[in-house]
This record gives sequence, C-alpha cells and structure tokens, in this order.
Amino acid sequence: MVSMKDISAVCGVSVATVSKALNDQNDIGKETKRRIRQVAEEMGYFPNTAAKTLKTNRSYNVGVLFNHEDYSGLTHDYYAFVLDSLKNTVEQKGYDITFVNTSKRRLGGTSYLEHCKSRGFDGIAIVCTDFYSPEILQLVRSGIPAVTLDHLFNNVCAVMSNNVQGMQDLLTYVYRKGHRRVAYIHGADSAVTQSRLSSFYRTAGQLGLTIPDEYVRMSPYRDTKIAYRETMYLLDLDEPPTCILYPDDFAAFGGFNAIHERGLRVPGDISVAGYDGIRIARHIEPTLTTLRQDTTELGRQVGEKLISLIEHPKTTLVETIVVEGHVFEGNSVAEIGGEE
Amino acid sequence: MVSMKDISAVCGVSVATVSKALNDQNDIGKETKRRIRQVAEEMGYFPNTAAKTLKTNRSYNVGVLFNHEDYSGLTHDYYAFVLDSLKNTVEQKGYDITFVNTSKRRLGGTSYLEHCKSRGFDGIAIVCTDFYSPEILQLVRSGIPAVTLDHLFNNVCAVMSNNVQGMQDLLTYVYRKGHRRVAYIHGADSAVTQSRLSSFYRTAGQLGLTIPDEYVRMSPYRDTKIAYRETMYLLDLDEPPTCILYPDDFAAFGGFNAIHERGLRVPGDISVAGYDGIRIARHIEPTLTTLRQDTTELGRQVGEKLISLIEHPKTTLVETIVVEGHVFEGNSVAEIGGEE
DNA sequence: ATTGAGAAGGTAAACGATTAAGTAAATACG
DNA sequence: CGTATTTACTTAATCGTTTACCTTCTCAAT
Repeated sequence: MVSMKDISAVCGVSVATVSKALNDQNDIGKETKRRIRQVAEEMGYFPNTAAKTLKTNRSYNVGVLFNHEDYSGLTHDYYAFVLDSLKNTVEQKGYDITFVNTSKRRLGGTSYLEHCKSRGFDGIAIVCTDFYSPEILQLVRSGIPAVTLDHLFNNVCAVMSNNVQGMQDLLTYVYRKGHRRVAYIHGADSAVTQSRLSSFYRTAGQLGLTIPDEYVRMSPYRDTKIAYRETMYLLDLDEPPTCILYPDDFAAFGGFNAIHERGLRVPGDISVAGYDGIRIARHIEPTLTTLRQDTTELGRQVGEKLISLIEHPKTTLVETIVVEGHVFEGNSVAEIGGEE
Repeated sequence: MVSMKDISAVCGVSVATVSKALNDQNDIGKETKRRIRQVAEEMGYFPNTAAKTLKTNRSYNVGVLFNHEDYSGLTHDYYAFVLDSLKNTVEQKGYDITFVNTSKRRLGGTSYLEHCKSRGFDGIAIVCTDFYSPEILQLVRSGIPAVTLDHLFNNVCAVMSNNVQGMQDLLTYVYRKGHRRVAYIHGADSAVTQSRLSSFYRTAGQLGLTIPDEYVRMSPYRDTKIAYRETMYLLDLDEPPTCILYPDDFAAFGGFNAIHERGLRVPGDISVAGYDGIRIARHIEPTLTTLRQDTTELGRQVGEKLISLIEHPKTTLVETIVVEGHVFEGNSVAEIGGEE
C-alpha cells in the first residue's frame, strides 16, 4: 500500500506537506498542492484508516446494535428496511457501518461498550435489542453519541414510529368502514405495545366504541401460531368481532389461517388489519390493510441525527423524532352496514 | 481510555512487558503476568483496535459487499438470513462485520477495492452484487481473501446453493405427485438461473417429460407483477400446465393472485411451487411447496471459509462449497391422477 | 536599512500498540 | 570456578497519519 511517505519521496517534500496537501489545508503553495494531489492519484494512494483513526480519534465508523433473538433482527422486514435506509444515509456522509458484536466472546466476554470503545465507533445506532438489559444502559450512559429506535431513554436521542397516531388512524379507518365490534390482539409487553394499546383504548373511547374485555388478547409479535389460537378464541365468542387488529402483518397471516379454517372469508365474513406494512402483504390476495411504517424515513432520521450528534455535539438537540406512518388500504377490511 | 502506558505506570514495568503479559507471551514472569492482567482488568483496559490494526496489519474486521439494487440486498429474506448466519459465524471467531460502502462518495469516488484496503479488511464476503461489474473483478483479483456467494470466479472460493440438485429434486417431486404438464417461469439471466434452467430441462428429459416451448417463461426474481402476467399467459394456453414452478416464492405469490383471479384454486385446480423457502411461505394457506435453501449453512460456510482463508492462507483449499437445499412440502402441489 | 507580516514548507512528537534486539541477573553445566 | 544458557525484562523502532511549532524566504511599509 502506498503511503504518504512514498508520495513525499516522489515529490521531494516532507510527509507533513503531503498530509496538508491531501487534506486541503491552506498553508501550502497552490502549485505544490496540485502536484502532490496528482502524484497521489497516479500512485493510487488512499489513506490508512487505522492510522487516521489512531491519530484523530475519529473512525468514520458507526456501530449498529442488532440483536438477533426471538426471530427478530436482520430477518425482520421492518428492521431490515430501517437498517438499509440507515446504511444509505450514513454512507452518503462518509461513514461506514459495523455491527456491534453481539456474540460476546473474546477474553472475559467483552461488553457492548467495551467493543464500541475498542473499535472507536464515532456513534452507535441502537436499533433492535433488549432495551432493558444493563449492558444497553451502560452503553447509552457512556457518552458515545447514540440514537435509539422505538425506545426512549433519558437524555438519549430517539427516533420513534408514531404508534399512538398509527393505532388511532387504523382504528378510525375500520370504524369509518362501519365496524363497531373491533378486537385487538396486541403484541407482547414493550413500550411500543403500550403506546398502541393505550391509543387503541383512547381512540375507541373517542369514537364511542365499547370494547369488551375478551376482545383484547395478546400474542407475541410475529407469532403466527399464537395469533391463530387467539383468532380462534375470538371467532368462538358468542358475539365475535367483525374486525380483528393484529400485532403485526406476520401475525395477521396466522389470523387468516384460522379464519379460513373456520370456513370464513376475508373480508366477506370478517375483516382483518395488520401493522407494519411488510412488502409481502401488498402482494397476496386479499391484500392486507395495515398501518405501514415509514421505514425509509425512520432509517434516514436515525442516521442524520446520529451524524449530527457526532459532528455537532454542542448544537444538536437531544430530542425524540417522531415519524408518521399511514394506513395502507388493502382489501382485507370490508365496508359494512354500520350500526349493529 | 486507559492504555497500556497507564497500566505500565501503575505496575512499574515497561509498556512492552504489559503488551506481552496481555498477549499471553511466555517470556514474562508468571507472577508479573498475573499482576499486570489483574491491574488491566481493574482499570477497565481494552485494546485500541486502530493501533493494533496499524501495527499488525490485521483488523479482525471483514467487509461484506451487499449491494442494494433492484429490491434485493438486506431486504431480501434469502440474503438477510445468510448475512445473519455469516455474522454469527465470524463474530464467534472474533471478527466484526462492516459493510463495504456501496454509495461511493468521498473524494473522487472510492472504489470497492480502495475502500477495503483503506479499512484494512482481513477478508471480504461478496454476497449480493452485480458480479459482472469491473469493480468486483478488480476486488477479487486484488489478493484480499474473498468468498463469493452463488457466483463462480476463477480462483476464488465460492459457496453455492446447489441449484442443479435443487431443481432436480423439485421437479422430481412434482412429477411423483403425478404432474406431467409442468411449466417453469424462470428468473432473469444469471448463473443461478442458468443452473436451474438446465437442470430443469435435463431432469425433464430423464423423467420423460416433454416441455413445450411455451411452458418456459421468464419473469425477474421477486417480481409479482410480471409473474402474474406470465401466469395468465400460461393459464390461457389451450393446454395449460397442471403445475407451475416459479423463480422464487415471492413471484409465486404473484402467480397465486393470477390463479385466484381466474377463479381457480391452489392446489385444487392448479399446483404451484416456489423456490427459496422464505419464512412467510410456511405461514399462509395454502403453504407453499418450495425448494428451501439452507441459508444458515450457506452463511456459516461463507464465514468459515473466509476465516480459514485469512488465518491459513497457505493451506486453505480454493474450492467451491456446495450447500444442499431440500424440498419443503407445503400443500400447494396436489397429488393428481397421473397420466394425462 | 530595518522591521514585521505572511506564505510555504519542514521538524518532530504523538496516537497506542507490537516486536526485534539488547541486557542483566539467575541458573546450569562440566 | 568460569562460562553458557535461560529467564525476565527493557529499549527503541515502527506502523501511517496529524499537527503544534519552527524556519526560511519574500516583500511591503516605515
């Protein structure tokens, strides 16, 4: 690999001059700078990141925390799309993305924080992990610029999908379609679930809907089996709902299966709505009505906030950025007569 | 950040001694080593990766080339699962994963190779990209340890899903189910497509199936719209097939839509099979019969080969590792009477 | 002529590690 | 006992950059 030293030898100047020329400093003669840059180009020079990082304490590398447990992580459409957008955003600004090592190994089991400091990440995007683990707490408290997705910490920037508005929009949508008996199978406990659930109740109240207790069920995210079971439960009620909301699109497919097995049709006999807006949901019939989250925007916001935090730590607001989703109108929710 | 210098000061030894103690060299007194390691632990020491990389030319970091174009990349189940498995594999061996920057920017637009050298990657996994671009050629010729997925270069290690065997198994499977009029909508041109297509013809020959020309159609991977159109074409033939094979599961859903729109049922009226084995295909009814690729194994093999190449360059075979898939038996392929 | 400023470039230390080579003391050996 | 070997360290160079601080030169102003 050709280094500044090689260039300096060819150009007959000192290494310092080469450094200055390549970094476009201005205590260098115009002509000298031009010559050095040209030679560098010809020799195929590019900087040694390790050396640069060592000297400047800037790695132009951000860590992404992506814990793959419970079938989440990379293999979840939602996170994959967010990551993809995040990647594009930071790459455009000259940063690279490295995964924070989650299979802790090495001597003594390095913690997330140690790994991050060791690698010298300029910042960390905490996208998908167990936010309640002490390791994460240690990480966000460390002072390394960090942005979380869909989780709020004190004094840490966060980007959140607007689950309150989202659930409100979705429920209002099915209400307008004439549904008065709406059930909600919500996901396992988390901040996201809490937001959606309370928004569900509040919106129901505002719309004058009464939600019987047995209409609110729980099924873990992305679990078609339990969603299937809970759907069966709802279908077997004396007064079954006319529409069921699911924790996510994946779970909604579990619902489909139960419904079809009972010999019922979507949306003819019962309506269904998901949440997330995964791609496949738009490609199978009936297309799934769902609250589509704006993953591109989410990823972009995480990236921009993180870079801003890195480059302008003093002037960057510690805030929570809320990204709106919108109802994707498939044909899984029927228009029905209205009052029961 | 606490450095070796800090430790050496506390322990009253030289930095060199600290380095040796921490690296478990043996020209160090037992007791001294113990003391140094203990102090290091207490002071919360961890190595500065940049310094280590600079000095040793080993980054313990591998680059992953993941080009997101044409809706592929991260957001494709197949690649996402492979990446996930690759990530776990290399992390367990003490390596981190960084994406090779694909949104080339920086001064003068750095090439993949320049980026890799600049970052000092110990190796590169080329997972998902345009294998015919000159940049990629430059990369694999550079001498940096590299492993490709599903593409063969001269003298480069490759991990390939066995598309020949896969297609043979799949076609044989539908044949055994009694199908004699089998259509194949294949994907856009690529090495993978070639393998499957020739295997399709060869297997058909072996089974004594005649495949009319109009039974072989093309639709890009993961394109539900064109798959829909081509399915319509097939259904409208005077003698439509009894079973249609698709380029991938996603495309198969496009086929479902066309079939349903014609008022036909899967598998009652016509059978359908996909390729890949994406998760969702197992969760909707009818569950899709497909050739499930072993993404976990693919990722693991890429990772292990790459690390082996890095750590034992002399003794590691340059070879092509073939990973077998297997037919996932859903209920989208009907058992039918047999001879037409 | 003297002074001073600004431009252009050089010197050398530093970042945090690794490692070849050197040294002093302890131990072994004949 | 003298020499050779081993053990346990230390010294110092080095990886490729950056950067604070010099030095030299030119030229304008006084």
